[in-house]
Amino acid sequence: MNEVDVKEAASLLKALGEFNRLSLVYRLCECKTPQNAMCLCECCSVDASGVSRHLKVLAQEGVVSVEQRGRERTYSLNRAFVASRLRVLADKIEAQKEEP
Amino acid sequence: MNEVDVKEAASLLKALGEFNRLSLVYRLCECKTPQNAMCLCECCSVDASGVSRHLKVLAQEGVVSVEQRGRERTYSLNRAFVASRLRVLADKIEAQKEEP
DNA sequence: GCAACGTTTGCATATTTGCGCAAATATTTG
DNA sequence: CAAATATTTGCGCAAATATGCAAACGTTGC
Repeated sequence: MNEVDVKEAASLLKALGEFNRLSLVYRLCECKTPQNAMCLCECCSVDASGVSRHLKVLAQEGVVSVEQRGRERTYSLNRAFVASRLRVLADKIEAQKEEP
Repeated sequence: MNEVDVKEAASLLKALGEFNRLSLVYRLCECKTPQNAMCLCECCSVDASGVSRHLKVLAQEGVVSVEQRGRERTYSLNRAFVASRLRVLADKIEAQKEEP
């Protein structure tokens, strides 16, 4: 198993594996339209700056996409990307290597 | 979305989202038979005590199972469990809530 | 230009986390 | 029982992380 792959997988999981960040993800999950940070603020017990930082982490990992809209930024969940990454992981973990 | 569910999901992801722990998981993934900690030591750059601690975290999250065998403990990956949890997550994230 | 709004960033802080080492524990084997 | 082997745990430390507050920044609208 490639070390770089493990590092990448780990950093995605780490990004998702923090309570407030995962709350943000789930919150975005329920939204049809992109949301701005103020609105997302409500779902987790962190102030605006904290949300900003969390969203930055999620964006760096490709979990969310950002779009500038006037003076606000709207965030949307990259559903397909995240789901696919998790499924690839699931497949890998489920697979048993054959060694006779 | 239930707060407890989010907490549980986050703690599983956090357990997996650390490089050396994920390395251990991948290592176990390649093994047909349960492995002891000394053997698993080789796959990550941590000493025995570190591996012990990492395996404890993984066991607490149900990622691995432990079995006492004489003076050693053998660890095996709960493939189905982990894969299923990841897929449930993937499904949730992919699903879009309908709100007309 | 200026005030309002949404967001980001610098700073300080508290907490968590990963780590190695050495000692303790448990179990087998001579 | 003593030595060897495998694992866990206490301790201390360094690095990472999450957080709030206040200030800075960028954009809109008067």
